[in-house]
Amino acid sequence: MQMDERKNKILRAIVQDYIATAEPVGSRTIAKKFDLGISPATIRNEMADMEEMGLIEQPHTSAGRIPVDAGYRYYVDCLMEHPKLSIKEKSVIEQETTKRIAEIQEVISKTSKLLSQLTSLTSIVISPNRGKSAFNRMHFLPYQPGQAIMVVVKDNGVVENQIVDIGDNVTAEELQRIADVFNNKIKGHSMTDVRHDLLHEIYSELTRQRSLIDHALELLTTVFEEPEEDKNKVYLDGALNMLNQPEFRDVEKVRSLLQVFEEDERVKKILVPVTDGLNVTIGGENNVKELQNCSVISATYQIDGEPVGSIGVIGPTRMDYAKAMAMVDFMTKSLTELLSKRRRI
Amino acid sequence: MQMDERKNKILRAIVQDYIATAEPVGSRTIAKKFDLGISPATIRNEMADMEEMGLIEQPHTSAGRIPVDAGYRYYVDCLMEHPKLSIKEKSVIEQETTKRIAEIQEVISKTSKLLSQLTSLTSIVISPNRGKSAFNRMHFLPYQPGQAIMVVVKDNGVVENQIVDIGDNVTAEELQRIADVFNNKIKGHSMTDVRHDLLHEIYSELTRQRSLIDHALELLTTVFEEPEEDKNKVYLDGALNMLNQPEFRDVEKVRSLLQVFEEDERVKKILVPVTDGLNVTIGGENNVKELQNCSVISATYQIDGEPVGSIGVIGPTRMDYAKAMAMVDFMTKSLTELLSKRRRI
DNA sequence: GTTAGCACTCAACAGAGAGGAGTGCTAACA
DNA sequence: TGTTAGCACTCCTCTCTGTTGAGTGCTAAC
Repeated sequence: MQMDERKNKILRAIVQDYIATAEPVGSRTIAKKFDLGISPATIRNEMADMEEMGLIEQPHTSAGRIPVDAGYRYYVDCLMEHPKLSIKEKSVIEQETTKRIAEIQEVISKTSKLLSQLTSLTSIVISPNRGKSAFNRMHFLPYQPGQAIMVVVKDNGVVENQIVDIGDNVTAEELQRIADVFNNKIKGHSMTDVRHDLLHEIYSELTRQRSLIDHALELLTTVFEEPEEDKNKVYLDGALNMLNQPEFRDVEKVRSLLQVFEEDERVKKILVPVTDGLNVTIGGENNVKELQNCSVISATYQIDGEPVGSIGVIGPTRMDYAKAMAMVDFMTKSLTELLSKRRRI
Repeated sequence: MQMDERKNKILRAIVQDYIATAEPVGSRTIAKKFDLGISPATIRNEMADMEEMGLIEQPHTSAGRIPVDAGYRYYVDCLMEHPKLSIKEKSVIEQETTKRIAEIQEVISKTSKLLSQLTSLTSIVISPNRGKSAFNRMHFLPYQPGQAIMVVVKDNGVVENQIVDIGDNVTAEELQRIADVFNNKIKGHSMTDVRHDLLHEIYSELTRQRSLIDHALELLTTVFEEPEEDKNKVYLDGALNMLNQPEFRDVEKVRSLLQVFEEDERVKKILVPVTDGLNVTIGGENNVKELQNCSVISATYQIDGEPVGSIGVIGPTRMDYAKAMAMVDFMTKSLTELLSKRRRI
C-alpha cells in the first residue's frame, strides 16, 4: 500500500491539527478545517488505510485519530514544510547574543535560556570540552614562605593560577629556571604529550630540582585536567514548560520526567551525537525510557570546524517540529559562529 | 479558654497522626491509636473547643480534624519533643562531610544535597558572601601586545587573574611602578576604601599614567566585585521530593511551586535571616505567597563567629518538624565547623 | 465531668442514563 | 471504480442518583 498525495495531505492535516489542539482529529474536523475538496467519508476511508499502515491510531473506537511515532516520523521526513525563522525571531536572537559576553559558560547558559523561551520547550545545551588546549608558558610569583603562585597560560589564551607548595629553601631564581625549562620544552604541547615524550628531556635538564619538577608536573596536570564544572557541563532550561503540555497533567509523569532532567548523565544521553545537521528522535526511538512520549531535536555546534558540544530541545511527541527544528538549526549556527569568533591568540 | 494537659495530648496526637498519614484525624482514631484513657466522645468535645480556639479545623462537616497554621505553631513551640539525631544519622553526615572537600562551593553543594536526602524535603543553602576581602598586592605579567595579565592577591589568600588592556606603548617598568604604588598604598584596604580615601593619593603619585591608573582601578573593581557565581549563590536540592507529598498531587500547584524554586531571588526571600538558632516559618507566616501551604525551617551558619549564609528546608506545613529541625540544626553546626576549619592565611 | 447512643452531614464511590463525537459499513451515485 | 450520504453502532464524557461509611454534635444517662 502506498502513500498517495491525498493521503499525504490528510496525514499532514492530522499531525498539524493534533499538534495544535492535542485532541484526536476526526474526519469531519479535517473536512471542515482543511480545504481538501473531499467528504468526511472519503477521509475516513483513507484514515482506515493509514491506521493499517501504522501511521495513526484511535485512542478508542469512537474517537478521532492521533499520529503514532511512525506517523510523526513520516511527517518530519516527508511532509513537513521547513519554514525559515521570521525576521523578528532572528532579530531577537541576534539582539540577545550580540551583547558582548565574556565567559564561554555564560554564552552557553544564555543560549540555553533563549532556546527554551523561544520554543516553549525544554532546552538542553552541553558545553564544549575545553580540553585539548596546549601549554604555552608559565610564571611563578611569590605567595608566602614555602608556597608560590603558579600562573599558566594556555595556547587558547586562557590564564589560570594555582597555589603551589615548594620547599622552604627554593629561591626565586630556581623557580625562574624551572619556568624557563618548561617554557622552552613544552610550549605547544598538551599534558599527555609531555608525559609521553618530553619528561625525560625535562628531567635531564633539571636533575638538581627533580623533586620540584615532579611537583610542578603534578600541578600542571591538575591545571590541564578539566575542572569538574567545565567538563561537558549540562545546561537545561524551561523544564517547567513541560508542565504546560496536557501530556503531563499527571504528577507521576511529571516526576519521572523531572527526575531524568535532574541527572546530568541521563540528560547527556538524550542528545544523540550527530556530526552534521539536525537529528530528530521521535518517541520510542529515544534511548531514555522515561522519554518514550517525548521527541528530541538536537544538533552539534562547532568551534573552528570541530564539533565540541550538543544543543537541542525536548518536548512531547506532539510538538511543533517545524518551528523547533528551525530554532535549533539557527541557534546551532549562531552558537558556532559566536564561539568561533571569540577565540583569540 | 485554656489549653490543659488533656488538650495538649489530643492536639499532639492530631498533629502527629496528620503528619504521618495526611488524612484528617477523627476522634475514634485518636482513641484507638493513642492511649489517652478517654472515649471518642470526650475527645470530640475537646476538639470542638480547640476548633473554636483556631488550632484545628474540619475540611468538611463529616471529616476528622486537621491542624491549621496556629495549631502547628503551638505544636512546634510547646508540644513537640526535640529528639537528638540518631548515632546512625550523625555518622552518615559525618562520613559525607569529612571527605576532604577543596572548594567552598562544593562544600555547600554537598551539604544541600545531603540535607534534602536526609529529610526527604527540599533543601536550600545560600552560599557565603566571600566579599569583604581586602587588597593585598598585585603583579603584572606579560600576555600579548597591548595586554597584560594582572594577578591580584587578596588578604584572605585568594588569588585571581585577569587580562588587562594596556596601551601599546606601556613598558614593563611602568607596569611595575604602577603595581608598586598600588601595593604600597592600598594594601589592606577594600575597594570602597580606595574609592573614598586613597584615589587622590594614587593619582598624585602617578600623574603620568593617570589614564592607565583609571583603567587598573576599573579592573580591580571587577576583581573585587563578587563574580556572579559566588554572589550568594543559591543551592536548592530535592525539589522533586515535594512531588511525593499528597499536597502536591495537582500539577498546577507543582508548577507554581517549582516556578518559585527556579528563581533564585525568590528562593532567597524564603529563608528569613535569623542571627541565632532555628527559625520556623509556618504556612501563612511565609512571605512568599506561593508557599502559603509550606513551612520553612532555616538557620544561619557562620564563619569565625560571623553569620555568612543561610541553610534550610522547605516542605508542606504537614512536615515532620521534629526531624527536620534536628537535621537543620545539626547541619548548620556541621557547616559552620567545616567552613571555619578550612580557612587559612 | 464522662460516656453511650443516636440522628445528621457529607465526601466518595458506583451505577444508570443522556448526549455527542466519531467511526465503519452499505448502498447509491457519477 | 472512486466518492459520498445515510445510518447503526461504539464508547467517552458528563450528570444525576442512591448508597456507604466516616465522623460529627447533641442529649441524656451514669
